[in-house]
Amino acid sequence: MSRMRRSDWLDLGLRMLTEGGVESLTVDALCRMAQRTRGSFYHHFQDHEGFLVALAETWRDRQTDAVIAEVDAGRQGARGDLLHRAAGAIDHRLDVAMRRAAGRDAVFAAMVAAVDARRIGYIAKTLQSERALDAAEAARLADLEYALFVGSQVLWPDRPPLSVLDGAD
Amino acid sequence: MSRMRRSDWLDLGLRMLTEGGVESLTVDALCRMAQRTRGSFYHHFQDHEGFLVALAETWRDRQTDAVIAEVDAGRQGARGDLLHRAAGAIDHRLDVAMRRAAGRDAVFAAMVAAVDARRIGYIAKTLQSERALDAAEAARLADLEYALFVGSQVLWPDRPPLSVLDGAD
DNA sequence: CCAGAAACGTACCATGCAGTATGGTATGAA
DNA sequence: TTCATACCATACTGCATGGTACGTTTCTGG
Repeated sequence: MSRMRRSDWLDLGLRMLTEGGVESLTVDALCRMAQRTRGSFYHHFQDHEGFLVALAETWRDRQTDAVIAEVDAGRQGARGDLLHRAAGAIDHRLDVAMRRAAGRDAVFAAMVAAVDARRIGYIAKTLQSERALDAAEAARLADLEYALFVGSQVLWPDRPPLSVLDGAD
Repeated sequence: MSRMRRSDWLDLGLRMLTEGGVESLTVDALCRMAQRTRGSFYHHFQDHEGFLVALAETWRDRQTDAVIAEVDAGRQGARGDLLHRAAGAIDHRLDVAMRRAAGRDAVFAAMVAAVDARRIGYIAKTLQSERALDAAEAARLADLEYALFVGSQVLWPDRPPLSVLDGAD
């Protein structure tokens, strides 16, 4: 790579996070992988924590906000299927790595909590609008479905997650 | 505490693991909490890794082996309920912390994988024997139930885990 | 009471980490 | 071409951590 930009560092960070966990994201290791030195890293990010924050935001943008925007763009009535398909296309290993990082860093914890709330809320909203469910039922079913999703990610990150909503079940 | 024994160090370790995660288990921090010095720690454990291994074994003994033994001691036909009750009595925060540690250390990863397999296998066996299910159906349902259990632990460690088996659902 | 073992304290070392200071090089706009 | 800016290299500092060596205290059985 000729010259690194901020986004290049973040792409690299997400890849390394997925494979080696948050503790593999040392400045040294990142620089080794990028074939750059510390001067470059600290040019793009104020400090190590700032890098992690940017990483968490990138994750939220790609694996939650973008997914929801995409499903919302689909036509009414098909969003349940769309959401199911989109959820299967998520990088589960990255989700799991972020969740693990949340146990270590308060910034990550806040981000994961926000993402979980957003996802559960969106599932509930979709259920309520596409099936004949009141808010409380939709919320309960969304909790169930999302807990199953998270458990599947953690236990079998390489398989499509289990579901209680899908017709196949 | 007058004098520390190996088991005292392990109890302390599990408590600290639950609250602060595996990265809080530095030798220094452990000694600070125990109000002992490094000489004591290294008297009881060969090295830091050895301590972690012993910790993982203790976790397996208490939160899996003991539970299964207890349920097995119950009378046939009531084991489904017993298991459900026992699963609710588990320390979920500790489970989550162990699972998080698994992403960092190969020894923990192997232990968690073994525990997951053991638990799922036992759930499946119980389902097969207490309900009219063939092996494949029991296995599928056990996967579903355990994924839901794990997801609930991760998302809401302070609440009783969700279940698709319980009558209340 | 005494010897040996178990438990513990103290002082050290090596390593890996985040972070900084400072100077150098490439790139694009005027 | 020139100059400001973005990008990058090198060489350091300070700190936390795991680990070791060796001596000291406390407990326990004979």
